[in-house]
Amino acid sequence: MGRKPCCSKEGLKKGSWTKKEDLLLTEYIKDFGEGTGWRSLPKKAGLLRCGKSCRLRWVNYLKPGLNRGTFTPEEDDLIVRLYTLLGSRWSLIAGRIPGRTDNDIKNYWNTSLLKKLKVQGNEPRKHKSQSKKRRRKKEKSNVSSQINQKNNDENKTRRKKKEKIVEIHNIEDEAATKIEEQPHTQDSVQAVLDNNHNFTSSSRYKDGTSSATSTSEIHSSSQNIEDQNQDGIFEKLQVIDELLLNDNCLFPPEKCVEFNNNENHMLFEEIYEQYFQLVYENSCHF
DNA sequence: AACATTGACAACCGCGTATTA
DNA sequence: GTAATACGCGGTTGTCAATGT
Repeated sequence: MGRKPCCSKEGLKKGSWTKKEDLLLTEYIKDFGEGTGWRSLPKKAGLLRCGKSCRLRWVNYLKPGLNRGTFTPEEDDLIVRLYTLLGSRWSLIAGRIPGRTDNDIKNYWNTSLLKKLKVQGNEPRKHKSQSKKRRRKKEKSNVSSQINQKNNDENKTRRKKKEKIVEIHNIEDEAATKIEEQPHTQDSVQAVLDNNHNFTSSSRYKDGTSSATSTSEIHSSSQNIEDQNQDGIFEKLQVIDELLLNDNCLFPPEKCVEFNNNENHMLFEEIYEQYFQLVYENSCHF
């Protein structure tokens, strides 16, 4: 028995959404919220669509607060920097640009920005393609037991990695103590936290939702805030880049040895991503 | 005017992951 | 521990308007 499709394909509409469908979806979510389960939503809302399709339409098009205007130079710059840092983690990138969706940014990157950068000779370094990575790992099989066997194996691996993360945090604490003796580096670390605070607190609502205001609009509200935020974003990224992508980073030499083989280097990359996410998440609570 | 090409964006697909039973 | 299920993400494809020939 294979895995069931996310929803039955029979009798479901595909292709562009009509105004009527948009209205049905919007009204339903307005009344009952997003958290009622996408799978059951279409039926309840009276839509002949797959739940996935509804989610996509809502998230990328109908959700209030989306900025559908043209990308500003500030946004361009931020996208490039985040891409350089994170690769094609579009959702992560989108999470840092108020009002923009991952699909938006992905499309913009693939159709405009990349070409623009190539012309300028500023093409960012390429990251490993996730799909290729996936494909390498992939073993074509429809047998759910095999899929889950793999999933469970991976869950075990993840648990081990989480334990490793705890270990890394301990190393970080240790390293932080060491850099207290190095004023410049310490300032840089503080800048990461401070600037992260500046940026996110000005671009997000208290409930954690994205602000409807575009980056340029936010910046035009106050020159001081603009300078602070703009500098903050770029400095933060630069600092994190230096601290974590650099081979010698924060970790003491004896610990760096642990990251010398490929497996551990991959692990380090993952930890780094989670670290970045953690910094971001924590910054929203200020 | 007719057709071809290009660009922008919406939407789909398949997979990985988290959660639940 | 295992299997089933739902969600979210990234890559890819489809569609349509604008532009060029």
